[in-house]
Amino acid sequence: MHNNPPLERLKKRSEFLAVAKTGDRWVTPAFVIQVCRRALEGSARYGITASRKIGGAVERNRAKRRLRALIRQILPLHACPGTDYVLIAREEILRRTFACMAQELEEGLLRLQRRS
RNA sequence: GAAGAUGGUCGGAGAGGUGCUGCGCCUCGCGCAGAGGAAAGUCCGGGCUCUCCAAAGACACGGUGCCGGAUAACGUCCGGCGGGGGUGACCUUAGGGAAAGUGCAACAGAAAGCAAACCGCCUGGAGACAGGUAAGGGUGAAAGGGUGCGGUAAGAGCGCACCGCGCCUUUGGUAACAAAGGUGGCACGGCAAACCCCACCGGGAGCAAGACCAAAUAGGGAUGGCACAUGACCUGUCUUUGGGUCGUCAUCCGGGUCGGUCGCAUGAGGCGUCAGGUAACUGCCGCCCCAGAUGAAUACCUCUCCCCUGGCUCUCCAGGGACAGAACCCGGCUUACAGACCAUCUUCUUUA
RNA sequence: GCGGGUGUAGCUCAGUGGUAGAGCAGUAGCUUCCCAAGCUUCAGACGAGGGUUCGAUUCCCUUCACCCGCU
Repeated sequence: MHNNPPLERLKKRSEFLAVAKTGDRWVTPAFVIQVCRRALEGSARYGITASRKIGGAVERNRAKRRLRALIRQILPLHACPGTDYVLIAREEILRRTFACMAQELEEGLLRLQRRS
């Protein structure tokens, strides 16, 4: 297991675009993971996207909250230092069970790590 | 018991674990608080801030429009009046002005606004036609009062009764208006969510308003030192000659970007008793402090109960929990909404 | 958060209160050996709800969707 790097957040649109353009991705029914190695050292960063495709303000906020809960549980165990993670919500995120999504996130992170 | 009408309340409840945001401290770990009735749409009205402008008024433009009241204000609310609907409880209503002016009314119809006369009716006449008339027919959304009796050549408010309408007076009412009496003898048709007239209201923008702090880089200004050699530009009429600017270094100043702080939650605040008022609402007193994020917190998981749907419907199992998420703050309006509850009232039926 | 605008046929647009129109596209027919072009014919629409009016695409209110601007 890694030593846990400190977690920061992505905030600017340009940072999201950089991850989407240069990064690797993994798709599950509930969300999409995008990963981009920024540097060898330093803190890991994460960002969350929930577009209007999900629904209104209530549904989008709920999707973001569920993604944040997942990240708090899973990401510190598998994050690499100097790496940016972006999670994009899909419509299934409002119906899928939490345990199921946690397993999918873990599997996706491991596969992306192995790929790079 | 059934069918309704109106007003109001709620908008799943509880426990445990792990987290997020703010506040408070015995200051690094605890405690407390943490979405709504619409937080929504942004359709109105305010507070607050900047800006324009002597004040005020006029014009333009926009809005409102029965009467009285409530309110900080409103296009909101309350009470009443008039019109329309319903057996009723009750609902609904942009409801000022058409003898200030302009305009519109397709098609049909003789005629759509100065009234006139197509088929008719009556009189005269052999007839053509002339005169009288508007009862009847037909068109239209709308045709110059309606019904009845009298009257007449036929008819006609021509006369009368009732109704409608206009005007006048009286009474009631703060008023809108209503009632009664008299009078006129039917004129003054409709549309102002057509232009318009009248009365009243409104300067504009909006917390991403606005204020403050302020890094790196670039550039600006001031002062002083150095260089004042060549050159360029500006200026004084040409030349001579003179003045200023363009360089570099140091210090200081102001503007300002990223970023940060304030604005920012004690307020036309909420709850309760009492009093005034039909009510909207207001007043006295007491108690309470009740979200404050900024790529934007208010969550995730588990269990019990409640409700709904489906399944061998006793147990039990599975799925689900309306509309919807604060962003400066209030008062309204409008729109969305599973379901539950309370109060008052109406009509019908049954029983006593 | 705030301000502004637009919804008419499958597409692009006209239409200031009484008939909903034009071009392209579509259907059917004629023409041609066949296709294209041409000619003739037909069908198809006022974003939704309410109000004013005799009558609404048009006037008024509410609502929905889309677009643009400030930041």
